[in-house]
Parts: sequence; structure tokens; C-alpha cells
Amino acid sequence: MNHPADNPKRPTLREVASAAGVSPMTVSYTYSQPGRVSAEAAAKVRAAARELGYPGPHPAARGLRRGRVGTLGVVLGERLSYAFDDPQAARFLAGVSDVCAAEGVGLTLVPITGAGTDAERVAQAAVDGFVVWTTSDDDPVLDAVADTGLPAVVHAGPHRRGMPVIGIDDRAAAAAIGRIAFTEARRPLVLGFPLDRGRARQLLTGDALVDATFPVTRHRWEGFRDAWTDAGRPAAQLRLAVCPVNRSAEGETFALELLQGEEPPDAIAAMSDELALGALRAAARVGLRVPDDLTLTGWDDADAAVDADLTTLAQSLREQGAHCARVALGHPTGASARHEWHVVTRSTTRRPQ
Amino acid sequence: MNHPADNPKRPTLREVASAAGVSPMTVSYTYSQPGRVSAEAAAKVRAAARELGYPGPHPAARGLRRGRVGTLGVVLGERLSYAFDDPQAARFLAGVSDVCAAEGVGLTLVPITGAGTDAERVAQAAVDGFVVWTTSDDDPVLDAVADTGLPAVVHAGPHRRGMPVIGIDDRAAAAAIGRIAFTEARRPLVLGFPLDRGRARQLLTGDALVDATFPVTRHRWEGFRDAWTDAGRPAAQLRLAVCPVNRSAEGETFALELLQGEEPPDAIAAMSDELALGALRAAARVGLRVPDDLTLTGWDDADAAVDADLTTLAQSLREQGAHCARVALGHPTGASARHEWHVVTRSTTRRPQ
DNA sequence: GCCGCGTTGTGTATCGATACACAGATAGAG
DNA sequence: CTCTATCTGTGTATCGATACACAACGCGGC
Repeated sequence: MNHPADNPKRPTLREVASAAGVSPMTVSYTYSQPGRVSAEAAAKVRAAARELGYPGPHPAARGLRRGRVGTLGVVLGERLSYAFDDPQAARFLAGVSDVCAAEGVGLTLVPITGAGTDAERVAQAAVDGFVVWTTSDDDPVLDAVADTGLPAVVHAGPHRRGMPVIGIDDRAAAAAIGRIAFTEARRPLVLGFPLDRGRARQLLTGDALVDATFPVTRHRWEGFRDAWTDAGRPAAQLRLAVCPVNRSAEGETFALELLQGEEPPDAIAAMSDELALGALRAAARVGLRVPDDLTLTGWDDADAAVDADLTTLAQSLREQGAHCARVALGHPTGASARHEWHVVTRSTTRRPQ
Repeated sequence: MNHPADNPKRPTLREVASAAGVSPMTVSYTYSQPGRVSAEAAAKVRAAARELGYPGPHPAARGLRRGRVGTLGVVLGERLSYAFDDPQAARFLAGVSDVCAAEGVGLTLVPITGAGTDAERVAQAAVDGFVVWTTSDDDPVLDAVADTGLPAVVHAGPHRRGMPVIGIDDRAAAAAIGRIAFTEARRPLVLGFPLDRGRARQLLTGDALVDATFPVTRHRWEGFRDAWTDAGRPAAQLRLAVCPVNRSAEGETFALELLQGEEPPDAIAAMSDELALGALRAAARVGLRVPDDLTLTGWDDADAAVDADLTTLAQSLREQGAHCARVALGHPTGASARHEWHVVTRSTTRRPQ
């Protein structure tokens, strides 16, 4: 009459109950509240379950009745494999997964593709809460998440009603490291993330209207520009090289092109360590000395930044991920939504005079 | 009377139906088979849904009734954040997620911690199939996966009834690259993965009984040993340095220790590019020339191996991940279970005479 | 001997949705 | 004008489990 795709038919709790000679509730309690049943009843149930090959309560049925499924949803606002391609996302997700493991909940990556069906996929995800990795202001997935009514957190932005934002003050941080990166600079460059979902590769100048819908890109750019203009320099001198994806090869290519161009930058502030390390390789290829000919800063203080002795902005994406997970799981947390950051000065920038 | 933790109460399909003045089935069809309802009925339903803030069918309820939830489970047999810490696992998972995105299914990482509750967590995961990342022969979660009766695939091993194994022929591959790595070697070393779940750091010699429960470690070790003994050399000369985790820092530390020790190796075959690159750094610190003083091989042909011009064994973990995902999702697939591999000879080994 | 309490087993009523079969309406065919 | 085929809406019967309330039982206290 109907045929849910369970082949061969999986035994049910009720069948275990009658095989064990107890009521269904006794079986249920054996799995969910072992203290609630006597030792001998539990033994009978376990034996019958083993006999029938009963793997335990059906997750979907349990989830329906209990109202939670024991899984945290993560939305990346990007194609799914982004999670494993972008080192920043990976660090963040490591923090999310730390908490999930500790709480014993699964971590579901929602399959975003950029197609129109993404909202449906969010709505159909069987999860207890959502963590949204920083995305664009106009990402329709954000509304889909909000519509579920589940607890949800956004990392770094954008803001939405009912969804706390967890991250650092990107603008202030960018201004702080920008001041160091651009000391004595004459042709400063920001090596940055995409402006919007279009992810176009482009080169902009500071006086152009930079209309980034990715809040992280926008805030960091504004901070870098603050650093430059607060020093009394004209905004038009500052350029922004937009890399479509956050990979060192991307940074290397773009940096190389500019370093070999008409007005080679003498200071590069990157929005990630990956882009900065790419620029570092480009500098080496061109034969530039760092920091003498070119100063360079990264962002995140990843392991690779330590190895390369890169001046960078230290933040812990892992901690932010953990924090997001705790909040999305409804965990009471006293910690503030604004995380710490600080500038780590190493050998790719000059000592202040 | 009962209170599933849905606060505030989420509207149900039935409520939408009565608000729209249609039957529940019409609403259901509107979401699951839009072609099944007339345009005007669909419009009424959509309007009522928007009015009430109905986010679409409840995933757990739908999953229960339909018999599938639209999610693929991934078991790592390791603490959860391993997925984002180990580059090999990340490459594999990128392939898994490629397929999940294309199929529109979610990707759930099952929270394994090593504690005794792991089997329960597998049983309680609301998924339609499992992909198991290579683990130890005695890993109890393998049985838990098998018990669910869901389609399941194991990457690289171990074998279990009903669960196909997808990967390469590790022993043959190791023998092939081992022959290159150990050409003219006198003190060969294998820089390898843990033997078992204990993940002890240790140094073994080839004549000792190496009792590895991780099949990948075992097979590759056997292959490297084949390469050495087939050349007529005594097994006792070959050593195995076991690194607890697959990180370059780990390989660097262990390699440095040995290179500065009594019998410094003059050929190192590593089980991953990460470990090999660590050893490369160690060699540089000791002042050894590669390949003149030390030959070195990696495994995977990751981006970093290309950059470092490292001789390595090329395989595509990403493709293997994709293949695993397709099979676990019940997709018919003609591809064989044995994937391709080949040796890529670069500058860290000597040209054959 | 009665009462209150803790332990343990069970019946009932859902959780929210969908597969299926059936019925009325509409339309085209002969 | 009748008959069959297509389109569209609805009622029924589950999917598999759990929250809750209640009942049976044993036991110590007075």
C-alpha cells in the first residue's frame, strides 16, 4: 500500500517489545532512560533487539516525537565543498565541530549551490539550529534560515532580526593593522575578498564607490581605508585587488601581476594569511625584499603565518566557531558576541620608527 | 500534556490547509509535487503559508513518512574536528560534498569521540547512507554502521560484510614508489601513520612484527617493505617512524630527531605529502641536500607537493570521496572500486641510472 | 493494619506528514 | 450522446516512536 524505502524492512520498537514480552514503552525507556527500567527487563530487551537486529529507535521517528534531532546545521552560503577548500572556513568549522562532538550532536552541512532551490534545502534540513558562515547581505538563504524559527547564529554578518552575529570588529581591526602595513607606504594595496556573490576579479581604487555586499569585505576595506585616510593621505591612492577565492595561488597571481605592472605596490595588506602568503611568493619571484621593498600583512594568524613570520591580525576563528555552535544549540553562554583580536607584528613589516 | 521543544509553536501543514481552505493533501502536494495541483490552489496555499509563517513540511515528519531524510552520513572514526584538521580527510570530504551538493542532499558528520557512546550516535544519526573514512579493523563504529542496514561504503578499508571498500591498492602503490625512494639507499625510513587507535609515537624496524590495525598503514608499510626486501636487502634495515597525527609539524619533529641521531636515514618514504614536507623542512634545518644526501617521497600529490616539487604517489582522494558518496546514496555506478594511482617523479628523488 | 513513597511496567494520545485509492469534473474521441 | 482518459481534490491509514498519567507492587514507619 505504501513503501517507505526501507529494504529489507527494518524491525520496529514494537516488534522488539513483543519479542521480549514487554510493552513498547519498556523498550523505549531501555534506550532513552536506562535507569527507568529494571535490569532484567533491560536484559530481555537487549537480547530481543540483538536477535532481531534492531539498531535502536528510528532517528526520524524519534526526532519527530521529541522535537529535536540532535544535529546542528551549518550553512556556508557557498557551494558545499567550500567548507574543505577554504582554510578559513575549515578553521571555523573545526571550532563548530569541537562543540558538536562535546555535545554529541551531528554537524550537517546544508548543500548550497547558488541555484534557486537553496531556500528549500534549508527548510528541509533536519536540524535543531543553524550556524551561518558569513555571507552577503542579500543572500536569500538567510531568510530561509530565519523562517525555520530555529535558533540561528550568523558569523561575522550580515545582521538579521533574531539572529545574533558573532565575530570581531572587522573595521577597527583592519584600521589597526592597516596603520602598520601602510607606514611609509606610497602605493598601498589591499588584497581582498570578493565584493559580492558575483565574485568578480577586479581592481578598484579607494575613491570609487565600493559597494560590497559581503559585510566582512566591506568592513575590512573600510578599516584599511580609515588607516590610510586618517594618516592624511588621499583615498584615491589606495587600491583594492579583489580575489575571487581565498587561495594563496589566487593572491600570488594577482600580486604578481600588480608587482610587475605600472605602479607596483610597496605595501600590501591582505584580508587573509592565504592571500598574503601568495603575495609573499609573488614578491620572491619578482626579487623584492620584504619588508624593505614591500611590507606585507595577513589576517588570522594561521599556522602558515607563523611559519612565514608574517605580520598578521590574530583572531581565533576556531573559538568563534565554537561560540556560534554553542549559541545555535541553545546553550546559555555568557560570552559576548564580540571576539578579541590583536595585531601580531613579525618580520614582514618594518619596526615603527 | 507533551511539549516537543518547538517554541513558539510552529504552524503545521494542517493549519495551512484550513487557512487556505483546502485539504492537507493539497498542501502536501503543493510542496512535494507542484505539478499535481492547479495553479490557483497552489497560489492559495502559498499565500496561506506566507501568512502563517509556515516554513514548509517538517523535515523529521517528512523523513519518517517518506523513509529518507535527504542526508548522507560521514563517519570519520576520529574526533569530529579531524575532518578539518587533516588535509587528506579534507580532500576526501570535498569529493563527498561535491556529490552531495549535486544531489541536493546534506552531509552530516557523525560526532565520534572515541568514547563508548559512539555506536549509539551512529545509530541515532538521521541519514540515508554512510561513508566511512578509513579506520581501524577493530573500530566498533563499523559494526554500528552495518547494523543500521543503510547503504554504506568504507574508504580504503577495513572490509566488512555488505560494505564495499573503495580506494587504491595501497600495497602495490607503496611498493612502486618505495622502489624509487629507496634506490641506492642504505638507511631507509618510512614516515608513517599510526598503527592503531592508540596512536603511539614510535620507531620500529622491518623485522619486528608490525601489527597495525589501520589497514592503510599496514598495506603501505607492507608495500614499502616489499620494495626494500625485493631488492634483496634485509628487512631489519628498514625502519618505520610512526607519527601520531598527519601534520607536517609532526613529520618535521620526528624526521629532525632521526636525522640528528645515530643512524640518520638517507631515504625517507612518507605516507603523506604533509609528513614528507615536514621531513623536507627537517632536512633543510640539518643542512642536507635533497635528493643528494637524502631522497624523499610523499603520497597524494597535493598542491603543496607540486609547489615543493616533491616526488609523490598521485591519487585523487577527491574522486574517491565522490565515488564513495555516489555508492552510499544508492546511485548506480559502473566505476570499479579500485582507483587509479601513479608515481610522479620530481626533484626529491634521483633519476634512475 | 494502614499509609505514604519509591520503583517499575503499561495504555493512550499524539508528533507532522505522505502514499494510495477513489471521486468529481472536464475534455476529447468515436 | 456516450465513453474513456486526464486533471485535480480529498479521506484514510499509516510511518515509528515518546510524554504523560496511572497502576501495581514492595517496603518501612507508626
